[in-house]
Amino acid sequence: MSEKKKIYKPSPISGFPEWTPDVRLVEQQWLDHIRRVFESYGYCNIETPAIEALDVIAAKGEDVDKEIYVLERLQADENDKKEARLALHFDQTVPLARYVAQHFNDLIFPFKRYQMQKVWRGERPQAGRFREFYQCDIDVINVDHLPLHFDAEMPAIIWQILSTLSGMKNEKIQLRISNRKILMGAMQALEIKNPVEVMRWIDKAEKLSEKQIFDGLLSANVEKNSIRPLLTFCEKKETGPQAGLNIYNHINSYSFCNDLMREGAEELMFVMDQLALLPANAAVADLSIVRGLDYYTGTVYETVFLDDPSYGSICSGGRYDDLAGNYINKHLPGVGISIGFSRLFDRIRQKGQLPLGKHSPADILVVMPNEDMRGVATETANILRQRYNVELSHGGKLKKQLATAEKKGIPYIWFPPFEDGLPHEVKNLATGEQTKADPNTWEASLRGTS
RNA sequence: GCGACUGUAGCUCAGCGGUAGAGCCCUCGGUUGUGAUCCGAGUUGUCGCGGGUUCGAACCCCGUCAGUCGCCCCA
Repeated sequence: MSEKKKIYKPSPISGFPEWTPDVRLVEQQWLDHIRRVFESYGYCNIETPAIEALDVIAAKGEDVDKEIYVLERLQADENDKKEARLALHFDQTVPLARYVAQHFNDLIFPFKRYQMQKVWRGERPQAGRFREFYQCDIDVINVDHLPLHFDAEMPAIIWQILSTLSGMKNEKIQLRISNRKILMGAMQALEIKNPVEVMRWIDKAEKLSEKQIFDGLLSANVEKNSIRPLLTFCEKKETGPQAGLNIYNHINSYSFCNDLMREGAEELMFVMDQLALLPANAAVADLSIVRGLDYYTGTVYETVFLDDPSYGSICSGGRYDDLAGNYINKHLPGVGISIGFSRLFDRIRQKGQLPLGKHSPADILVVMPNEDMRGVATETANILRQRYNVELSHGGKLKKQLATAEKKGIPYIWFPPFEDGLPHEVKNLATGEQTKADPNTWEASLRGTS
């Protein structure tokens, strides 16, 4: 009877973030905000299962294999071996490809969809790097041909979201844009035979010293005479209203400029021209942007905090020529971008910039002086609930009830009449002001509190 | 998967060989129907886990697990 209970001390699992209610409240507001902007552009939502057949996920490439979580029952029986192996999805692009292939005949093209779900990656967690995190993806897929203006719509949507999220007001972010055709063309012109390895080094240009990059490219067997031209070529960055034309001219001025490079340059110019209305430095044409994943074939995007680019990209994506070629015999080009929601959110949280304070979605706490009044209080709460989020107090001393509202950040206390014939009263906790009010008609001045 | 560092109360940490501490948080109280301030009282720990050295270990040694930060890779 008095035997000591075994306690399993709770501890967080690294890389799997969870928040207290006040933080979660803001996280949900962020997700709602992103959803609203996506929908304001006419994109529809889909949700795919957390898992896919392992074969589907692993089709992406060897490099990601080691990060994939597979799913199995603790006690599998022999029949399980007949089932396909399952794995938690690693991103939302691969599930999208499968989804589009599977529902091809029921979708309306260009298919414009957004998707906000958790994804899982078996990485070593670090600041801004999780093993379970939200991604907010938005993509357009079309059959055979996808107009280029979608490549410009993606960063425009992203800019609108990032510049209006709560807590982001003082953050300087930058969308960096390039087009893979440019670098691919340049590597062709310079007769570089292992483009993937070379792109990796170019991608690291910001983190490493010039010498490190030089040596890296040398070890990647790039012709010594080609390294310097390649690096100076990639260093080019252009922002502002003339960015498109300037970057085009830069590329075109090179003696080794070929058709593929020119094609990429024209596309990049088009995208930059469409973004000319954004504030200075919001978007930059940056030839060092290549992205790690190998399925991108045209426009590529990356987004960083200008004061801390090494934190990593908080929003990346690009154009791919053929999304679902592995699953269906159709040519389906697409372009898409993904907000690394958790990385972005956690950064703002760590910097203490989230508008925290509320631990409850309630606008009003209806209190009661004693249990005899619970009936009246319940009735009052129900009336107010038609227009507000209302918590009915659990009772106890009035003093405690007020303190509860204070702690939970509920802005208003509602006092039902304590005796027949007396009026209702409502108290604004921030100002301390208490006034008579009618629950049917009272208007809260909630602006700015949520 | 590799390397460096760190594990003491819910949180931030002090203690570094001799009875386990502080601040914050939390709980209760400061009369009858009103929070934030103030005052008073109180609770909170296998000192990550296992072994070793020692009369004695939170402290020293070994191992292990977990976490943080770099690398790889990426949102």
